[in-house]
Amino acid sequence: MPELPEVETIVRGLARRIVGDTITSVWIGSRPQPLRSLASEIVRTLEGTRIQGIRRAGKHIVFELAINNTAKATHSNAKVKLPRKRKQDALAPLESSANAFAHWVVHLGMTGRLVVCEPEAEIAKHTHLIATLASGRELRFIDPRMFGKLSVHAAAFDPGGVEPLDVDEETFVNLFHGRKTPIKSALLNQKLVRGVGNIYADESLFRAGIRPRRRASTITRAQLAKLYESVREVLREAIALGGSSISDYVDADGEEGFFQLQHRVYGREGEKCLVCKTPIRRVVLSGRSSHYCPNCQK
DNA sequence: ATACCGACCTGTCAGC
DNA sequence: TGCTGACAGGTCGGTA
Repeated sequence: MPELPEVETIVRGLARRIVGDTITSVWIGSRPQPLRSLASEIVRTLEGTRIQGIRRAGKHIVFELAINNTAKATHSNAKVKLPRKRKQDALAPLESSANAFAHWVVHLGMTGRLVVCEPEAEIAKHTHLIATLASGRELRFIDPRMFGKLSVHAAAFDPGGVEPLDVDEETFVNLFHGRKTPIKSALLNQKLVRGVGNIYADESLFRAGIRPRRRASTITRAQLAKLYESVREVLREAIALGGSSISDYVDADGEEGFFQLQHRVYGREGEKCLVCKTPIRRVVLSGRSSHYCPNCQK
């Protein structure tokens, strides 16, 4: 579901609402699919920490948690608990340092949502984690398809790839040098550029006038420079509009984004190109729908 | 290395 | 109304 602009919108919403709050207890559901760390480890890491910051790394949401001994919950309503001995052993290295931080990383997959709500709010189907906050509110992770991922890390989290909005043109252009893969596949490769997904790849390629199937190695430097600008322009515009809402995607405040109104090719198969009136074509490229104008894109 | 495919899951919607 | 199949914003692992 969410690509970079949606995740950025969600992160800003969350940061505004819960930075500075403390996680007092954590409940985790019985479905293990979204968990990339042990449930017990997630509970143990989150409980008692203060949310120092929330940032985005590609499509990942990273919670920076300050470990605060005095606020450590004396008990929790978590379903999963570790034996006392192991719990103490595992905590020792983190608590021994003066400024201990942990990182909670959330990837929303296709249908994941993070919502902040009052505890009496109805618990949605497919709720996999509930973090109770010292302010009295709850942070909940909901994900019907369970493609989302939750993990905790003691060290700084680095998903690889470059941030398209931070990288310079030279570095961006060089990422594609000599690659025979279709340019769209390269754009979707999170180890190269992080944060670009199916919608924004199609929209960026349209603005740059490049067909999704073009081999990256056959694209001129000038065209790649154009693509660099297109990717950044599309992402910035989408962030400014709060992301693309298709079906049920909403940000942390429950507000919809509006970038879907700006889509020029995505989801417009058969409709006229806004530039030249040629019908937009849809093809399947490595299993993903790809939309382009056969006249404007070469 | 790279490309293609199915798998992972549930929900929705169009068509019959 | 209800069934079936296609499709969905993301990744991962296997295979050729």
